[in-house]
Amino acid sequence: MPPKSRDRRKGQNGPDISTEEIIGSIGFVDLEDTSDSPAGRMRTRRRASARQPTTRRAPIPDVYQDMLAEVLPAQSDVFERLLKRRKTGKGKEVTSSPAHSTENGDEEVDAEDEDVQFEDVLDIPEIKASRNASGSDDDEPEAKQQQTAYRDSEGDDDSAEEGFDWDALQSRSRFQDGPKDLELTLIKKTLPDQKTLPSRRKVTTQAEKNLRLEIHRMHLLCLLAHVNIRNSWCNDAEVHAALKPMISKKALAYLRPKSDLSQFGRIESLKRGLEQVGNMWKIQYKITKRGLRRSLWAEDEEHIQNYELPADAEPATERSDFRTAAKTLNGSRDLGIQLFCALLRSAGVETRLTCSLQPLTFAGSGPSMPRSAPRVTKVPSPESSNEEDAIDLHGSSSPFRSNGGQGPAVPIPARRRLGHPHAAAYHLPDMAAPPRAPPKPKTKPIYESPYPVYWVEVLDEAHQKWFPVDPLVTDTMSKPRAFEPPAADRENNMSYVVAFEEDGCARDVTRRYAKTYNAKTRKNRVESIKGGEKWWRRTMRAYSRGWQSDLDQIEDTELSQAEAREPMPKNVADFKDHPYYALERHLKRNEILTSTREVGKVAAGKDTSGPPGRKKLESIYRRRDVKIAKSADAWYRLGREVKIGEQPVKVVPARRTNDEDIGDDAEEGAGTNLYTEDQTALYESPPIVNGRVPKNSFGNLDIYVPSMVPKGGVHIHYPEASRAARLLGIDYADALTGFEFRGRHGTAILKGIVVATEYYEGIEAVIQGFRDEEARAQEEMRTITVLKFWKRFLVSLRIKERIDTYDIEGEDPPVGDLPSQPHKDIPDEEDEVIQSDDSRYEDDYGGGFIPE
DNA sequence: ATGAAAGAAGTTGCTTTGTGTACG
DNA sequence: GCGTACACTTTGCAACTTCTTTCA
Repeated sequence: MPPKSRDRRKGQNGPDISTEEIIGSIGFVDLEDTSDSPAGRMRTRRRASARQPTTRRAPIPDVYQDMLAEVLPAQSDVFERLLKRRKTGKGKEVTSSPAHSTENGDEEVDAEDEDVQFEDVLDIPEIKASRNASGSDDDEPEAKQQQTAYRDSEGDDDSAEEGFDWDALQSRSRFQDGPKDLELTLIKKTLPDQKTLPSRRKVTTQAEKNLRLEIHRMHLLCLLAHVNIRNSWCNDAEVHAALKPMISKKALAYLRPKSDLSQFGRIESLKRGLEQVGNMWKIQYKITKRGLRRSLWAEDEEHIQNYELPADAEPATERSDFRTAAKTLNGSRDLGIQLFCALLRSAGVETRLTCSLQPLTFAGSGPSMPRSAPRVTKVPSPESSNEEDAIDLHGSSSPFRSNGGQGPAVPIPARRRLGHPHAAAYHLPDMAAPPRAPPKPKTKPIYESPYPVYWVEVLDEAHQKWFPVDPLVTDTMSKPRAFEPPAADRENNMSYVVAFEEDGCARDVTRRYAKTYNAKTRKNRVESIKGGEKWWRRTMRAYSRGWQSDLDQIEDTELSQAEAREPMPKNVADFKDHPYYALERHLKRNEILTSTREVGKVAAGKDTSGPPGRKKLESIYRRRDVKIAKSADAWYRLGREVKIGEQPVKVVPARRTNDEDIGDDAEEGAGTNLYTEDQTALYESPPIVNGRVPKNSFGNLDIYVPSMVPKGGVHIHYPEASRAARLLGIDYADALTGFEFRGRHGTAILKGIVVATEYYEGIEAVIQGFRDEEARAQEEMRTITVLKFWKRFLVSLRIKERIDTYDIEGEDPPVGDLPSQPHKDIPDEEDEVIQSDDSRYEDDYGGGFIPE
């Protein structure tokens, strides 16, 4: 297993530092320069880079030199590139010498003295530590482990003192449970640098990606179940009874337009009714709690360990709470919409509870929760935050205090730059905040996204269409475009919008609301992953009504049209993985355009040839014209053969298979020819004639796919088949089904044999014979084993019997406490005693039953 | 503010038919 | 000397992806 990037430092330190290289370097430094002074280290490093060029050329001056040389390039390399990267860092000039920076690495932490330049170097022990802790070096070569061990004994202490690295601490805390006593001190110091920290490149391993995908799916299922439950509550009779009286008679009349009205009249009436009810609801319902919001990944353990729901989060409710809320009319805006849905349903309006699910993303990119700040003060106690005495969100200690209260339309919490409002549950140490006027009670601006998570869809029966209604957040009706938050909204992200109908059926209506479904939204959905479409279809099937109603069909058409109306992306990036469009620049090595008919142009970058400032235009093609091309060899491995006379559709530079000499390579020049599937036909291997199986030069037969079995032949998969064929003297070929790549070489995987069809039964019979024989042998073995046990048992009984007859002075001889004959019921303890020493009676023919 | 380009670093995929030694 | 079992082998390159920085 190659060293996993998880444990490497990333981003700012960028260069390709393998742990072994680093540890090796340090090991070397320590070995040679025992003074261990920073200056000494530097000298060593310079020497290292100076020597670097010679390392490759010198054949073998002596072994030791060679070993050194191997270590040194990496070291100098690390250092050189480090400096290069640093230069581009945020305002941190590389001014001080490395030697200087190591000097101030001691326990006294001073933010001013902190030399970021050396962060990476100082990270080194951390890398090692985390690797050790995570056990990822299990399969490291021994030499490397030795170096690690050396480092452990020599330099761990001073490495800890060498400097302080927030990142390193993070990684340490993640991977090992060692002491973290320095953390609190450090955090204070590094707080001003918080902004630079999240920019560190984070890398997810494949396993982590898979895990994220799994969690994404699981989260989706949970959210669907959640909405499903809420939707069923919206049908609650008790809730209906509580809410229905709130609708005025007039509004009720509007909501139920008479069927003799014109199509237009009916929809107008419905809308007017909704408007009235919506206005009423807006006034009556109080938003006192926080609703659902976008889920973000926690970057560090701290978050998970210290996580607490914000004080104003809506507690998990039950149906009884829902009924109560229908009377008290306050709670989160989500609950408000759910009750609004119930209200409309109570009035007989066909209403869907619609939710924009906010699952954890599976994509590697995207915002995540910020690193947690230390918790110094306690969060406001929950009892202070009941509905009447709502938490003080304006107080100086409030995490929700906005920038002086005069921020933009969207109030940004003061600590916004520190990240997600989840972090708002954590209180920064109060850094000499000026005393403020006593907080005004009863004002509770909960910062939430200006876009809703829940809204309703109402059926326009006249047009057989669903339209969105949201009285609480956007205060809109029939404006589907008003619901999608911008990509920068950390609180709300639209990726799946699901609408639940009264009967519990749900439909995915994302395309009605997402403006760039294909270009952007889809990339956040499970459908963009292989097999994801099927998964989502299956998931939603659980909420389908089993058949397509007319209304469903109309809606499907509408959604497809909405998707089709989606304009072409305006930027190059959105064309990547677009389901309908493709750019030539994004074609993979083995992809080709079967038609060069362009469907548009996109401006991309500058046109260097034309006048300055003009954009270059790039052709857009249809995705369906993009085909996969493969080499003749690759097709052969799929059981296909390039048809005679076909010309390659593309030629790609050939890969160098092994270290051929350069000259040979240069004259070669030619690339690999690629063909599309249309240019190939099913491969037919030479038929079997007179029982003779054709073989390749290795004496076997390629059976990558079943269709490659030659005519007149059969592939027998049993592993004993070749032995059977040999026994029968039948001509056969081992079936090569693939390769296994272990180590340097691929090893052929042979599975079964290919023989002429007429021998199939014969081979089967012989194999059956083998199996019978095998079974018989096993049975015999078993019999022998059992008899052995019997023998041992009987011998033991005899011994016991004899011992029991011994007269012991002062004791009455035991009378008749032993069966004189072996008994069928074997006492357990006897058995144990005997088995405790297997070999003792092995060759004792003292009596009993001896097999054969 | 946004997106393109460039560059860097990390990941993925292709590779495609063993070898040496001990022991019976 | 031969056959068999078993331990050891655990690439390296290029394409591709992702992220950062810079610039317009």
